[in-house]
Amino acid sequence: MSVTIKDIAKVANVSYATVSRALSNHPEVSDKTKKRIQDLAKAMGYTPNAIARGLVTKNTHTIGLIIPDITNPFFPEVAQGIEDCANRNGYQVFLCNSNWQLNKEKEYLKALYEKRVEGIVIGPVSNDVSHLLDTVNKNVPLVFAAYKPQIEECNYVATDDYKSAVIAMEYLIKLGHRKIAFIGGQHKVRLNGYIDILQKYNIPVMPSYIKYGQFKQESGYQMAKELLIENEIPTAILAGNDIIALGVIQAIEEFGLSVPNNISVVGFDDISFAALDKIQLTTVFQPKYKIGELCVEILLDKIKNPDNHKFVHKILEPKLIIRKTCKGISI
Amino acid sequence: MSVTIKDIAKVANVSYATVSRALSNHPEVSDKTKKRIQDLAKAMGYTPNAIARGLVTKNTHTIGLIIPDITNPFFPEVAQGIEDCANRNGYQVFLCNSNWQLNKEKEYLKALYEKRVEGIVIGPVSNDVSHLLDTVNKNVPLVFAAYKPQIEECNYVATDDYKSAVIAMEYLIKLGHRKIAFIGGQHKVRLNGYIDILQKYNIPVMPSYIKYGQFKQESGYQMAKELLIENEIPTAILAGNDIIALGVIQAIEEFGLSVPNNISVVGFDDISFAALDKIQLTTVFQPKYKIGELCVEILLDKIKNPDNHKFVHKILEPKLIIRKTCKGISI
DNA sequence: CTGTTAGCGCTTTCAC
DNA sequence: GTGAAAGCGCTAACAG
Repeated sequence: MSVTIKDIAKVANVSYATVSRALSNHPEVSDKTKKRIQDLAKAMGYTPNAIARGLVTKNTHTIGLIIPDITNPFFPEVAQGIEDCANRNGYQVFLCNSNWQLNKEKEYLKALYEKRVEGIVIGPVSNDVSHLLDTVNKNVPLVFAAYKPQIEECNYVATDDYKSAVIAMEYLIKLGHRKIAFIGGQHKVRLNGYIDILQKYNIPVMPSYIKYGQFKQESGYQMAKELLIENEIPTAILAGNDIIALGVIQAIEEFGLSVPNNISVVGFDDISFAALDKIQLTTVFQPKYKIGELCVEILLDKIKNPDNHKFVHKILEPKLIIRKTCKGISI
Repeated sequence: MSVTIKDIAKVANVSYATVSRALSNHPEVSDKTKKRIQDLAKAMGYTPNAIARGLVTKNTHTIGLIIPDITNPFFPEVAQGIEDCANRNGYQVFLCNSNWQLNKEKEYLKALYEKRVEGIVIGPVSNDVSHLLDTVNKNVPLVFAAYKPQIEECNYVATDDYKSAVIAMEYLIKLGHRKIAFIGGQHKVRLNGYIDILQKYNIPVMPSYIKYGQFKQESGYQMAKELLIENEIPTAILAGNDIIALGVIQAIEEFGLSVPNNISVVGFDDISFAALDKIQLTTVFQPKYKIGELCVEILLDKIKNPDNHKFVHKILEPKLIIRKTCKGISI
């Protein structure tokens, strides 16, 4: 089918080992033949077969990335950091989208193993990460991105989610809010911050003010709608992330109320759209691109030093970005 | 390193050919040994090596996808359609982000060839697609996504961009606009629609009302700013896509004008954020997910019938989505 | 400097 | 029903 090293060897009248060496620019081959072979290869339209090469060298120069939602701008930004850093180091990334489905996550993980990627970075779908951890047995390093698992026997790079929630809550409290609801997604770390701050200020934690769905705009919209119908209207809503917040705002306005006049809203992540003039979402920033870069750095280090089994934990600082979806209220 | 078929053979005391057959569920192997081998494989933590398999079978069950901007929600939606359709058919997709850089596009293309993907779908960076076309020689089918190249000797799935522009322009004209500016990105098909409609209605085409930059929010913002400073204020702006439109709106409001009261704006694509209450961007819809699906269908067909060299062209219908960034004006 | 050869892990005839 | 052996395209000793 496609032209191989042997085809070139035949035409050039040399052994195919020589061709191999010439093409990979080995020092121990005369410049003359080197040039001749390389020109010939180009002329014949030769494309090296990474499959065959990978089989013998055992390195594919590929890392796998599994993210749960490609349509949430948060993850593309992380992915961008991952890709850039990987590329800089001669690696390619295999980007997979688990779409918040556990079975897809598992399938992709398996496929990545089978393709012999040299490392994996993953934004997990759920807190059930057991299937991700026996990666250790497979000898391919794995690092969690923007997520801190309950178990410490793994690598992760995450923003301090608890602290993020605390910052956001302290801000709302400082603004005078007491009736604060929480609308979250799959992961629940931020909820702890919410609860703790409520308790710190002796505000009763009302289960009916806590809703859990998905990290989706539509989900935020639905939950906010339910929340508004079923309860006394809160003065503030802490949303699990920015796209949930966007859905929440949508629901609030459809309900005939306004943000921030009737209800303040704060999100998490600081996706690019949050900064839009029309949106001006107050949110807690996560260093998305940086998270991606760090994940790859850790991975590359682990690939280079396979015997170093020390786990790497990186916790990055969140930052409150005050825009226009929150308002102070008089008590 | 990792356990191979031979390791299993040794333990099971059979030839490794038998193991291979048992694992791939061949009919010509006794159910008893089949079960025994399969259990053993699982127990030993065997993961098939897709690299080795690919080398002999010549199929990697992988297709490559190169998109120019992962942070523009348009492309993730296309990617989603591609991924879903590929997955349904037992294919995995290798997603690459060229970041609007031609050299990155070339590099990725090369890497995909080397990895022996069975097909490629690409949203090209520029109108220079020559390097993409000799894919024919490489025997790996390629289809353009959401882009119609000048050359017809290729496969593509695209929305009728010219028509999209015409629809948008007719709408603006109908609203009474005559002073309409255009702010575009890398590709220029939509510009033709803009110009043609202007001429149809005997409106002079003013070069200073036409700006070209990138398909980026920031670019839309900058160009709109320049446009507003340098010219008589237009009553409407046709933006090259939705994220440009978002940047344009930003600039208009910073300039002290309002959308749609002073200036109407229409975009293209209908990204999810365009529908947000706060945004309500009038735009021309493209069937993003559908485009992705169709690309894969074409690809799979070409993979299955490698001798069919007929080129497939699919042009999908755009649709005007009227929201709130346009206003009728009295002439 | 170049050629010969083994072998990566697997599938697939061809025998038995 | 199972084994032996060839070979996918390439790299990497080992010779010469």
